Amino acid sequence: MFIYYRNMRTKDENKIISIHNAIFDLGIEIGYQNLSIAKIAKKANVSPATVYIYYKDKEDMFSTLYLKVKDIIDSNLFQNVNSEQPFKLQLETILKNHVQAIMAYPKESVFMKYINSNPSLISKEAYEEGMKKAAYLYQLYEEGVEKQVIKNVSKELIIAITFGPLNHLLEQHYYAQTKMSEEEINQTIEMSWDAIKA
Amino acid sequence: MFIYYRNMRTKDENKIISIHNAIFDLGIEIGYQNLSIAKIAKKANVSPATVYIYYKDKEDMFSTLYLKVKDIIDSNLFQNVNSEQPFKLQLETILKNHVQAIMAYPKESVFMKYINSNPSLISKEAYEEGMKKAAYLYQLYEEGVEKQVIKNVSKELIIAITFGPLNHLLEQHYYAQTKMSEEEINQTIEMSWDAIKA
Amino acid sequence: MFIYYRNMRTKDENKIISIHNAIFDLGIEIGYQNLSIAKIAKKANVSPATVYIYYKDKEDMFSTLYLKVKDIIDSNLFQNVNSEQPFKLQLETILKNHVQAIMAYPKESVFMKYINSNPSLISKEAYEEGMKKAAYLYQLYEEGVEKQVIKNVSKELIIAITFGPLNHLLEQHYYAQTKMSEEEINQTIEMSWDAIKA
Amino acid sequence: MFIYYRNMRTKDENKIISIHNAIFDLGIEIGYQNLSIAKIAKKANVSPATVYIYYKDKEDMFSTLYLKVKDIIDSNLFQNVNSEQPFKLQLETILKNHVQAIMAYPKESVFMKYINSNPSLISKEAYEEGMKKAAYLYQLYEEGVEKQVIKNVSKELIIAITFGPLNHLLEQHYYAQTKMSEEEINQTIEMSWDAIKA
DNA sequence: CATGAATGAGGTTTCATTCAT
DNA sequence: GATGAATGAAACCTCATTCAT
Repeated sequence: MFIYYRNMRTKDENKIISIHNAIFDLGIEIGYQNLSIAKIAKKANVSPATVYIYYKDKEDMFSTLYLKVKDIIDSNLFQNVNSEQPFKLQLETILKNHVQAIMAYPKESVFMKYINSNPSLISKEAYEEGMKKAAYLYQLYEEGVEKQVIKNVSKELIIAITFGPLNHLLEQHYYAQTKMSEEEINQTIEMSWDAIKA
Repeated sequence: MFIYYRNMRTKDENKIISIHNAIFDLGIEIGYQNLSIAKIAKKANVSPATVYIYYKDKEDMFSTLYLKVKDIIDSNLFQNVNSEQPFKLQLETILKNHVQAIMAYPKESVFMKYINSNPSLISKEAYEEGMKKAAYLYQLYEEGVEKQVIKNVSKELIIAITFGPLNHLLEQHYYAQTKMSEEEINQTIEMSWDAIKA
Repeated sequence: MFIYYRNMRTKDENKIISIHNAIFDLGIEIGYQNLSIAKIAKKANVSPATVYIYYKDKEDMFSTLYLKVKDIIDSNLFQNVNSEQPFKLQLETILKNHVQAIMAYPKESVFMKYINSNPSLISKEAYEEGMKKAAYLYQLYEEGVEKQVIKNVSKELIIAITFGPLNHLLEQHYYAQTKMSEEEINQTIEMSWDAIKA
Repeated sequence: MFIYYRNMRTKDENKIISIHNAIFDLGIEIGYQNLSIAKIAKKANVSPATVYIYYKDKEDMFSTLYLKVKDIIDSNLFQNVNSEQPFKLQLETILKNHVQAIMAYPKESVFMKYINSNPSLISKEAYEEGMKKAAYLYQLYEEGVEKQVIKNVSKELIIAITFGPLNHLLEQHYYAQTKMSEEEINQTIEMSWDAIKA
């Protein structure tokens, strides 16, 4: 009566994790366009109906997973970064943290990229929530502009030119099943820096 | 018997154009994820069966249209560019031609971008064929590297850092229904140049 | 080229009639609550998808069929009725025409009654359109009230007290598989008349 | 161990009442066609599984509730009625009691009417049990016929012509959220009486 | 007693594609 | 070439019910 031999939470988590992994793996195997609840459920060894216990619908499923993935990938984005450091060092650290995370969670990254390219698959709320993760980045860039360390251009442009090329290369390496070298990373970051520095 | 002396090709072309426009418009209206042959046919005022006269299947339809769009958008990419000009001028002209084309064919660009993000929607052959359009670019970059005008990094990286940020901004402007200013364009190109110049 | 050995219209009508009959028969066999598109299609020997060629959705299917049934059953409602006749004769004729129709189309009547009891199954428009069929009835009642031939009560009440009991009995006879006798009909009509006459 | 000394029956009753109210309210809110155990349970703040503690299945749930509702609504049907009174007075009192009950229990009445229109939702036994509530009515009508106070027609017809119009109007008033006036009630009863009196 | 989790079966609807004309 | 009709397969989702705790 007082002892739960198996507790319900555990069961939940297992099923949820199964579903998440099924999405990551199937998405890569057959293409995210071709995912369906039935296929995901089958891969996860649960009934399609079970999916609807955890998620209201497909959009909710993708939204929730998207935020979870963003959390994972962005969780260490600002590790070893503090506002006392010079701008360039901060940026470098952030970008390297990002590369680290993408390489540590390749499947999750592919999923994230797919959603980023097809944002209509998740709810507006989730999308906006996801944007918030980078709040400090915006602040950092603003300061950089103010202090005339970097060029006075829109934050979007700066993000595009700092994260864009790195992500592009990371993706290519993922599909080629090769590993991005330290040198390549440094080179790319250096280029981004050259692009934005005042 | 009723014989149409009017050129049959004409009729064909009209139907094809209807179908293409239906795809562009519907893709934007209801999202490319939600396109179906039936919806496209309805919007184009043709029968679903008619679509299969022109295309073997959905993949063939997207593939063909993708190549057509790439042709349109890339057709003037090298206008006013010749190999005698200094590298930077050539690059500038190419990027400006690109911006011009994207702004001249916004709907086509959205479609192209959607396919680029979801390449499994078209055939491998079509995808690779599409890549060839930029052959001269590769050559130009190689020369630039050789002559030590630009940094010695992979072509992919250079493409990512030159076209990437521009495309990103162009897309944002499209959805915001605003127009990218001459200044913004120049600024972005300048940044790309700063990034890659030796 | 000019001769259609089998024309499409025919095919259509056959399928539609199959579907309608499937609804009438299945509704009685397994209960209208338990109808599903799949079951209806199976009974009609068509694919579920075929149903959606003829009807937008389930509601549209029921709405269309409801109006068709109302048309059939009400088509002769005013046969042999003309405004010169005394009120009571007109009413009598109308009610007898109604009884005739219900007995001639028992399955259709059961369907109509089911929809009347569950109007949320059809569209508002169809429901209102169905109400119009009885327009002359309202006019007749109004005249009857004006000329003080019948009591000055609401039209709804008069309809309820004239058609209600007849319908009730007709239904009972249908389920008992008995036939309402001439005498019973006359008796019931006489009672309704006693109820409403001034 | 934790023993609840508080009467278990109490807890039960609360849950049952919650379930019943959930049915009444949801039936009106979303339509009785669209009720499901899950929705009812949610509205009642109980688990779907709990419903199956109290009822064998959905049919049993509806059957039980139907009989309960019939009990409530018919409980005072014969209040102030005794067999010594003249027939018309008895009938009048019964009908007024009925109107009273319907107006006092509008939600329950809607449920009852829904089941009456769709009797296949409850068990045969429950339906027949429900019919018995009006036993005295049958007896009264029989006596009325015998004593030649009312016309010699079937009991069903008499019930249809006495209760039918009243119920029809009561329903209309319920959906129009208006209140049936004393006068309207009397008028309607008078009409019924005119219909059946010998 | 009470429950949240779980599910097979089945609901409505749309899909890409083919058929018959 | 062109079409509306037709369909098996599959999409998303909900159902009534049972299981494990």
